[in-house]
Amino acid sequence: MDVLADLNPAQKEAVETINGPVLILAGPGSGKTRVITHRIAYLINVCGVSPRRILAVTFTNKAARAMESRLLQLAGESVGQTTLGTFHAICARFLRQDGRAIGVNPQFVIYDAADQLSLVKRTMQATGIDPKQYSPGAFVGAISNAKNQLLTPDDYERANRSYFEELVSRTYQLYQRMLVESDALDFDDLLMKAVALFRDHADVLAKYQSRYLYIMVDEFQDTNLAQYELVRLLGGEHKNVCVVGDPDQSIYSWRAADLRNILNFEHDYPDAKVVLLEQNYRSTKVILDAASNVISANQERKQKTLWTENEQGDAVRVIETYTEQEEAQFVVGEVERLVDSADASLGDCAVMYRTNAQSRVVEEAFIRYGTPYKLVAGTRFYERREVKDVVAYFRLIHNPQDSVSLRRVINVPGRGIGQQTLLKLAELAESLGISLSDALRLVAESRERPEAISHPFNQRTTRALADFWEMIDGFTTNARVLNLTELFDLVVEASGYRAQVLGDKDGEDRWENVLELRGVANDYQQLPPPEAMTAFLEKVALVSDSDAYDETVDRVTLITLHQAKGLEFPVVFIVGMEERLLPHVRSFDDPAQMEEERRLFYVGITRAQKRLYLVHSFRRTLMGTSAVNKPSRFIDDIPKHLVASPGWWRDGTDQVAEAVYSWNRTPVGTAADAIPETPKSGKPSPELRTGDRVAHIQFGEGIVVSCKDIRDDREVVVAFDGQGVKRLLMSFAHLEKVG
DNA sequence: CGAAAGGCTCTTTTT
DNA sequence: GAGCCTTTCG
Repeated sequence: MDVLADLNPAQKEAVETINGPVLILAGPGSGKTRVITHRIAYLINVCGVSPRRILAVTFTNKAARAMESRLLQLAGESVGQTTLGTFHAICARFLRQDGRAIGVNPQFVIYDAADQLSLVKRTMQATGIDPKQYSPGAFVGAISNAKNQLLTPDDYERANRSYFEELVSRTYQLYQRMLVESDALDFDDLLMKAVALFRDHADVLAKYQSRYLYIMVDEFQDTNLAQYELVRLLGGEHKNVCVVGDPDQSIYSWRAADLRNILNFEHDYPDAKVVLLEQNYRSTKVILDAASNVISANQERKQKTLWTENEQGDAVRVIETYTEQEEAQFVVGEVERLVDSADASLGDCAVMYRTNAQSRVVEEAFIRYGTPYKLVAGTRFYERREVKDVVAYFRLIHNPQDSVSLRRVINVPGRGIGQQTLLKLAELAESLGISLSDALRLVAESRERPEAISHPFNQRTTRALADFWEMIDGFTTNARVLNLTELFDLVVEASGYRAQVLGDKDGEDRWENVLELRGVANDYQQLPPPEAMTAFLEKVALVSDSDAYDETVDRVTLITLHQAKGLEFPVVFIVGMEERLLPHVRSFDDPAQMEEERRLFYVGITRAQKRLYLVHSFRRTLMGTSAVNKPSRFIDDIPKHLVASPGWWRDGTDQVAEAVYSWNRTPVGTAADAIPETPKSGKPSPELRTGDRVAHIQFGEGIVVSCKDIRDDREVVVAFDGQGVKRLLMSFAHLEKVG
């Protein structure tokens, strides 16, 4: 297979330049993935580089898998030896291999976001910081940021400049000590410790440097300092570092991604070859043009000019609905229409939104209409309570020092070990300078040899603690001889967890999830027990739900804008195109964050191949309260000639309703234009009360069901004769009182 | 100690 | 509207 065939000149150059640093700036749909895979295949097939000498880093596990399967076709079986994965997965591997050198126990467990939060909370309490006064989430964020900037607790302490940072600093110190005590690494530690390993141990670094002669990093715009440093260190000798990215698609600054990594690459690698991939093979001219106009409103960016030979295509459709339910209804209706007219298949369509919370309403509409869909990571599987509970048992068996897991399951199901007991146990551990599990073990042993330790527990509590400890101890013994599935069954049975779950009224569903987890464990049962356990726990920690996404199934995709990066669909609906949602409120006071919101929108637009719908709702319930939202300012960045004549949509009748949406509304920024100017009624509305009979231009006569004041308007619910119940706003609806 | 109920605060995005 | 935490009562 000729790996250079069918590549355009820029792509070819990117593939053929194998020595020295290369920066590939790849616009959306420019064949980036092709370039990366073909480059690796070129290294192997043409240059005769051994696949083991190649390190390829992707942003998600899914991207890694996709790359692997393409490589399999291009270069054959041998690519199995290439190191391919996310930064986190690769670092975990390095650390299990060589982490001992910096005091990392190779058996370490990986703490995910939830574990991290619970440990930070506990640490804050121990430090005397009121978690109600300071948000633990903010502390987690600050600590995580520090780690991604490679600041140790001591570094952070030296650098801190505010009272808040002082508090964080104290928390960070203790938090890190507790991680060490638990033989646990959090996500950020995986990166940070790997860097520390390479910095402090030249021999270890040299080993990896000489193994990996060619390094490739995808989505480079989303790397943080720790990741950047890792690449710099590994490629330090040969500088055969090829990074691929698009600054305009940088959407992870909140995860400490630093755009400077890509913007300054040429500065740090002065002889870097820069390749621009500007030809787009994905979208119509209209869509690409809309995208270009949107992104060029950003100030902080490297100019690049995208072009395409694709057809002009349909205009972008901007739709306003009345509520988020109607928004969802519109989307389902439109999907059905496209499918019926054979313009698209279900699998061609994707619905994208800013926040996961928005998915629920959309999902409900798809259920109601019986339209098949796939939801990418709603409530994440590995974050479900029952899954985390069972995983915690496994982590504890694997690593008894894991205090977060210990606390999680010590009283699940209930064993009479409540908060007081746990508190006393923690105090005991503290006073003896030992870990929680060691304290537990000593208490358990005191049943046999009371002289071994003095503790404050009565007989009943001692017994409960000892029973628990002995149970875990028994599991640990069994873990050496049973395969993973057998162990799984033993654990859920003997711990009483199965009985507890199934005893619950909604326990069936939760048990289903436990069984699904059993299925995951089952994948590893042919491995020898210790390895199976490690592999299983690693998978559970590092694999996210979007990795399970199956693109081959012919269903509509429901997905967040973030998760949509890297995907493409013939038909894209972006819903919730409103101020406060996209751009999200939290970015309002920060221009840099606002630009990131715009990039997020840009990512969404450029997923579309043929048709793009931008849908916004007049009213929307956010966080339990309904409010009127203005259409997103980003819509204004799309030139009018690219947009189909806009309209309202309502109630599945697919008719433009009574009010015509005004495209030429006044610029955003004033409160008054929350409501479009054009249809606002000049004359005062009639006073209406429940029970009044009213007439409406389109719906005919009906009876007022309820009235409610909203802002400076009045919302009226009317049951129209033979037309159903409609919710209308007085200032729009032109209702006449009759009779 | 535990179950149930009520009250509270928020939710952006993810390895 | 949901999850989390606290309170209350048995």
